[in-house]
Amino acid sequence: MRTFIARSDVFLRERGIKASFQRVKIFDYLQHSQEHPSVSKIFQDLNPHIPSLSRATVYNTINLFVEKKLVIPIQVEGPESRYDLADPTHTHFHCTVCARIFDLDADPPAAPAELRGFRVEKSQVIYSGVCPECLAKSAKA
Amino acid sequence: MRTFIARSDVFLRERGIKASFQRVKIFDYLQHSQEHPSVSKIFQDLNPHIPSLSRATVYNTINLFVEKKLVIPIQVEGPESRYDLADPTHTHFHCTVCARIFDLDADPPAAPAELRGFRVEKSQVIYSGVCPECLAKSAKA
DNA sequence: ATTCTTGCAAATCATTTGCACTTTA
DNA sequence: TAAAGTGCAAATGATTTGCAAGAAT
Repeated sequence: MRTFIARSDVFLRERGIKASFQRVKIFDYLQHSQEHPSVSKIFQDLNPHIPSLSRATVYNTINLFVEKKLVIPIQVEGPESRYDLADPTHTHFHCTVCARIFDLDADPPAAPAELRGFRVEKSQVIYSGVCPECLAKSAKA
Repeated sequence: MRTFIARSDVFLRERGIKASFQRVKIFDYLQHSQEHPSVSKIFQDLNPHIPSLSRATVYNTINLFVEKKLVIPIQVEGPESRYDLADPTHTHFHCTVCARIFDLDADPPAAPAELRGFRVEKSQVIYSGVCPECLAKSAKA
């Protein structure tokens, strides 16, 4: 369960990020999304509410959030990057049928002994396959 | 240590892949490369020896190899996909300074209990940070 | 001969950038 | 009001595609 941040504007300012209208909306969107959305998805969903919104702004904002470590890119197969609020305590499952990404509570693995001498900054674990719903659908067919 | 395949043409045919000159060269290149190369890198290195080679052929071939499960894409950050011969017994470390990808012997983690009900087809673990050589260089500076 | 592969060029798609305008602190 | 952010359109870069010519069985 994610801790919700009620005042995104304050949260952003505390991290040295100017809390523009667009940034707050994008941050709120990320907080409420279960989708681990791509930039296109974010744009598509917010554009109806913010008609002036530009794709470039979404890219700028996401890149800023990644740089400030509020957001992490999830490197799944497919043409677009997907994003999640930074939370190092979970790993992901990527359904290759419906393209959804699920959060798992499992802790990331400890760095193996072979990595002595390396500076390990982060780790990413992604399982992929087919989620239960897609399995059920394909069983019916 | 990877098991080398001396006769790539035979290996490919056994897997239902026509062993064209280009495909054999690309497969051999992957076998000898320690670089986990991108398509551009493969093209760049093979083009001097095969002047007629086309980028499209490299893309076609790599996509075919991925489809036939001879090769896996490694989802590291950055604009280009990187590739490795399929070998589920290792994980990777991505140096964010020199962009090299290192093979680790560590086994992939067992799927966590939360994934009961999912069909887990593969897992990918990528550590990232700075490799010892880049650390040494930055210490000097 | 038929089928598959190659290589070129054009097309597509994700992402970045330059710049005039607007907003935020 | 000064500094930073936005939005448009054009640019870039990776990847895919259509198609004519070439190679393999």
